[in-house]
Amino acid sequence: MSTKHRPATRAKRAQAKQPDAKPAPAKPAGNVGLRQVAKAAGVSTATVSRAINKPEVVSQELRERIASVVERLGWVPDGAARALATRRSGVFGAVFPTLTHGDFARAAHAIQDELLKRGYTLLLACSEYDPKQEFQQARKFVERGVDALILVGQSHHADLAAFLDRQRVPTINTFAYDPTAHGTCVGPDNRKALYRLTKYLIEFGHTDFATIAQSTESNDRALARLEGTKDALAERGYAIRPQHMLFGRWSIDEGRKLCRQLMTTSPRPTAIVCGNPYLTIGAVLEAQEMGLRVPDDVSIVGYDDIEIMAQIAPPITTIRVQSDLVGRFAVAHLIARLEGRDAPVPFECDAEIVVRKSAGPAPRSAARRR
Amino acid sequence: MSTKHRPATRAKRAQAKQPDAKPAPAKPAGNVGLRQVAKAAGVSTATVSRAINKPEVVSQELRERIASVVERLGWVPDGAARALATRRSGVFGAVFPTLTHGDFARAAHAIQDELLKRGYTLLLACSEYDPKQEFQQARKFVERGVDALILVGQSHHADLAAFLDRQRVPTINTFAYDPTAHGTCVGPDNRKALYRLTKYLIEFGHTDFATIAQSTESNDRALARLEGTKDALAERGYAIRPQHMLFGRWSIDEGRKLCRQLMTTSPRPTAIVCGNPYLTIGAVLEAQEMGLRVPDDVSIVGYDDIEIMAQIAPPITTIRVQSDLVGRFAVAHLIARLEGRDAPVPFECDAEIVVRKSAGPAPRSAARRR
DNA sequence: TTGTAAGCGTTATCAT
DNA sequence: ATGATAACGCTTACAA
Repeated sequence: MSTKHRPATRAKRAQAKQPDAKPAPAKPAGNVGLRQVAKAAGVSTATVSRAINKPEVVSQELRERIASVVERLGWVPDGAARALATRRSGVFGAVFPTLTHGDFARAAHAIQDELLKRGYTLLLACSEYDPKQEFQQARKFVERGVDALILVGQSHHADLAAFLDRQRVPTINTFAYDPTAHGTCVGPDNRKALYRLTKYLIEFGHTDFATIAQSTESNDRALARLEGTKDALAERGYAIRPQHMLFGRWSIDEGRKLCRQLMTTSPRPTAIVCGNPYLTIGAVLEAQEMGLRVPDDVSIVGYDDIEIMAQIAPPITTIRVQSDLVGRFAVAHLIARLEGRDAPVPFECDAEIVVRKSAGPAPRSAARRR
Repeated sequence: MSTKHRPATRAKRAQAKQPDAKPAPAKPAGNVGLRQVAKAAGVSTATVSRAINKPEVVSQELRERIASVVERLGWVPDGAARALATRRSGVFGAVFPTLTHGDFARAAHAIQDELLKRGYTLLLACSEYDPKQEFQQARKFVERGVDALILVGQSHHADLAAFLDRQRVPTINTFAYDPTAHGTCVGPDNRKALYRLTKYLIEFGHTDFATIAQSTESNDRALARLEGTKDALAERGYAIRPQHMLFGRWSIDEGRKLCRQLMTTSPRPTAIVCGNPYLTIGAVLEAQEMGLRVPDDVSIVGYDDIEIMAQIAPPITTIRVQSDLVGRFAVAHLIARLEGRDAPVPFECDAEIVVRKSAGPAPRSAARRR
């Protein structure tokens, strides 16, 4: 018994294969591993490991010998084993609502880029704006051993925060800045952004406002924006008529339909605030197709600045968020946290009004309210 | 000696902590693991493992008991350990040129979705159209232990194929179908697609062609497309004048500039074939700004169908590739391979000409050639 | 159906 | 600076 259980497990395996004979059984392959490299280089596994991870602590001679063996054998370190031993995977997870919206795609790209620079890798998933999916994917990422997690928005599945907390996974919320939760989120202050944009319109003398917002269901950013608009209006004693408060998803076509719907009510709004670039473009195109001049007859503004916004006629006044910066900040912050450094990162990202030609003074005839 | 090395390493650890005393030292935390669950449930670790992975092989009673303990303890299995033991990570890697182009974003989204359904997760990276970066990222993914890899295009870094082969990582090339390499790639036949589109224009009587292609450097898809156009023309004895063969990246603005450049040459082309939707839109907008009518004065066609293509005036004739299908096929194929099944998957994806209004008969005055 | 314990390929802790 | 070897947390023969 005691003999059976005796020493090195490896020795056993080695002796199982008779010296260079036998059909080499079992498993996938006698793949090269750290051990093979060590043997071939005539050093211990520990030294090989060091040569890889802390070259400066290994003598030049061995370092070179090992490097050449690694090269010759084509050894690729095994991430799973390494993760198991270090309790670090070098992988970040990001759960986005979708990838097909320009801002998220840009942010994902930026995050990936930033991670790469620092030797990390990105696991990516899409929640389809569904908190339950978001939770599941975050969970799955934690199982995969992500070192940190990037989410979108402030409001998540009820159990998510507790779960992440319990599992000690550093997390940051993006695309939404809430001063109340400083340090946990990075992005624009959506409410403030639309508050300011709306004021900009108010100063043009508009009083009849409409919104083609993004659906606010499970989308706290959209909600915050809508509230920014309402707040600015309320400050002046204005409000949006119920029939002028419409919601859409993410398509030009929907923007068109909702705009038409809006412009066939009476009284008509003189200013339309849209929730995303596609709704905005749709609204502009449809208004034009209805024979209305933008901005003479109706002002239309959007959210998010994609190239086409500047290129169509008239170029569209909108809000620009540097979503790639949002991503880069998120990464910088998380990595700093992982490394125990303090995160010297701006958390609130600018949401700048890009003034172009789609918004202007309210039409005379509409100034009846005052 | 023999005593020292004797039995279970775990026993040692267990006895190291005196029975429920001492300040519990070291490491991150006495986190819950399989072992804790097993102990709490009064079963062996093997049984817990089975209860998770092959529930049907565990008695109902234990299964339930274990489930409740897992729940209570909030145990999350450790992916690294599992990967190490099974030699499967449950992770796929995808290296795309970029995420900010609609087609790749759609494909990435679809891939992620498809993987999720089957319990896999996606590692994503962007190569910036640089084969060297692509190679590095693929390499990194292999180190991370991906079970399979999704690449874009057929031509990669010289060493990549050999590397992947050596490491036995199932791989598929996407967005390019080459009948020669059937089974290793999935996507549209770019050459054929543009061959057909060009013929469509030829039938309108055009003889003076121009291209605003995507840069073909490290982009075999763009190259194939350009060649499709050339082939169709050559068949009729036509050719593109050097000054009518322009290259751009991915922006409306660049499309505009190149279009203007094209339309100030003499003779002017009567048909412009563009390499991506943004170049196309730019070309159309600029032509219009120059006072040209599309398609009366000049026909303009594009590649890839994004919503705006159908929404501007005139709606643009283009080629539609269902990039989400490309992604789904890729996943289906790889998973089938992993499971040892044969992949019942169509490899060539349709590249359909979406006929709209931006292409029409060649203007009279231009029919001089015949 | 369940338990025992070897093994997955690294890293990290000690010695030396 | 280098080497032995325990440990990382799970799966999987093999045994019972």
